[in-house]
Amino acid sequence: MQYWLMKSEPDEFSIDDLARAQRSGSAWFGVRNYQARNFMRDQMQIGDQILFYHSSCPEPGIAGLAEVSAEAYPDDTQFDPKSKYYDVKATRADPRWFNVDVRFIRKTRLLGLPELRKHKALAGMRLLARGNRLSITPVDPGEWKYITTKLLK
DNA sequence: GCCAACGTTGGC
DNA sequence: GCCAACGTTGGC
Repeated sequence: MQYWLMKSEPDEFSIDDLARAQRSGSAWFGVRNYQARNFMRDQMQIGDQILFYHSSCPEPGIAGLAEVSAEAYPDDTQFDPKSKYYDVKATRADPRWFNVDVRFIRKTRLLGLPELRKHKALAGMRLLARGNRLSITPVDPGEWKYITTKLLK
């Protein structure tokens, strides 16, 4: 079992949207970065735990907890010419993009970036690294424990 | 294979 | 809106 941090713009898809979604989970579609795709396709397993992060918004930070509810399968939006995630080079026979399904666990208080940066135990988080833009990053078990038991109790 | 140009992310 | 950082593209 692994831990992850997944970013979403709340204007696009927030923790509240996830909470309202069907119990089986929501497709994490739209990832168009190879590293993030590979994490989903090659490493994520059902039951993996997720820090749900709100990005590109007035208060960026961790907003809730979620879990992987389906392993990776081809991202439907890559085949849809009307989607902004359409990819001309992707075919059903040879899909380029994949997504997992993610299921709501609970909302948390907003654990903002400035607060995260205050904790030495979290200094190694990929999220906090300079210039990090990856929308999906692995989280250390120790970091997960620190965040969920100490900060989000 | 190099690398400049361009596009995107995302905090501020 | 600005801009730093990074990824992708495409000419050579």
